[in-house]
Amino acid sequence: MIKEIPVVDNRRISVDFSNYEAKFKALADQKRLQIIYELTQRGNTCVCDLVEIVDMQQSKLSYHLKILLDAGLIRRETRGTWSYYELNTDEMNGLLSQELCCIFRNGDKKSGDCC
Amino acid sequence: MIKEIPVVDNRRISVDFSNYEAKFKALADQKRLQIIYELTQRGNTCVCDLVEIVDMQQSKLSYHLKILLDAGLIRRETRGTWSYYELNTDEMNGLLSQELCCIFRNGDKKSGDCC
DNA sequence: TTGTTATATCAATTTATTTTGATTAATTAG
DNA sequence: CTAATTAATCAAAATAAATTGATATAACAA
Repeated sequence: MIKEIPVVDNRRISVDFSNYEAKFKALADQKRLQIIYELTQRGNTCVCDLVEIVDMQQSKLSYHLKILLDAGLIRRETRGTWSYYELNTDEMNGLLSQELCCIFRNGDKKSGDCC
Repeated sequence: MIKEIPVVDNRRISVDFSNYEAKFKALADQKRLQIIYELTQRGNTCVCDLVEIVDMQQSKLSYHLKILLDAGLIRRETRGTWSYYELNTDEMNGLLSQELCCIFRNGDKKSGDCC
C-alpha cells in the first residue's frame, strides 16, 4: 500500500494540546467533578463549607482545588483566613457543551440561564 | 461558626459522575487529543494510516484507541484485517462546547458546519 | 503575647496510567 | 498450506497522580 507521508504540525500539538490536556485532566476525576458540581450550584463557596459539603479531608480538598485552579477552571478569592472558590464561567463555557449546563457549567450571558 | 449539615446525594455522585470521569479521562491526554483532532479533520480513518499520522507505535496507538472507544467517544468499524475509527459525533457534541468545533468535534446537524 | 482557626504545602506511601516489546488471532495472498 | 499483514492483547517496567498525616503560614481573638 502506497501512502502519503502526512504533515503533522508539531508546534501546534505541543503548544496547544497541552493546554487542553491540563483542563481535561482537571475534569477527569469524580471528586473534582463533584467540587465543580457544587460550585455550579452554589456559586462562590468557602473552603470551610466545601470540606463538609464534599466530605473530604482538608488537605485532600486543597490538593484538588489547586489542580482546578491551576487549570484555570475555578477562581480563588481570599478574605482574611478564609478562601472562597467559584467557577471560572468563561473557561467552563468555552470548554463544555450547553448540555452540561447546571451540572458542570452555568448559562451564557446572552442566551440566559439553562435550568 | 454554625453550619447546616449539607445533604449530599451520594447515589448521583457515584453513578453519574463516574460516567463523566471516564469521558474526561479519555480526553485528558495529549496523544489522545491528537488522535481526536485527526479524526475530526479526516473522518473515518484506518489504523494503518493513523499509525503514521500520529507517529506512534502500533501497540501504543491501539491502547489509546481502546480508551477512547471504551469511553464512547469514538466508534470502530472492521473491514477484513483493517480497523477504521471515527468520532462519535453525538457524544463529543454533547460533551464539548461549540468553541472546540473543528478541533475536537464537528458541527451539529441543525446549526451546520462551524469551520 | 498566646492560643485558635483556616488553609496551603510537604514528604512518604499507595494507587493508577502509560510505555515497551513480544505474542496472539484473524485475514488475506501466493 | 505457508508466509505476510493488521491490529489487539499481555506482562513487565517506567512514570504519574492521589492519599495521608504532619507541618507551616497567616489571620484573628483573647
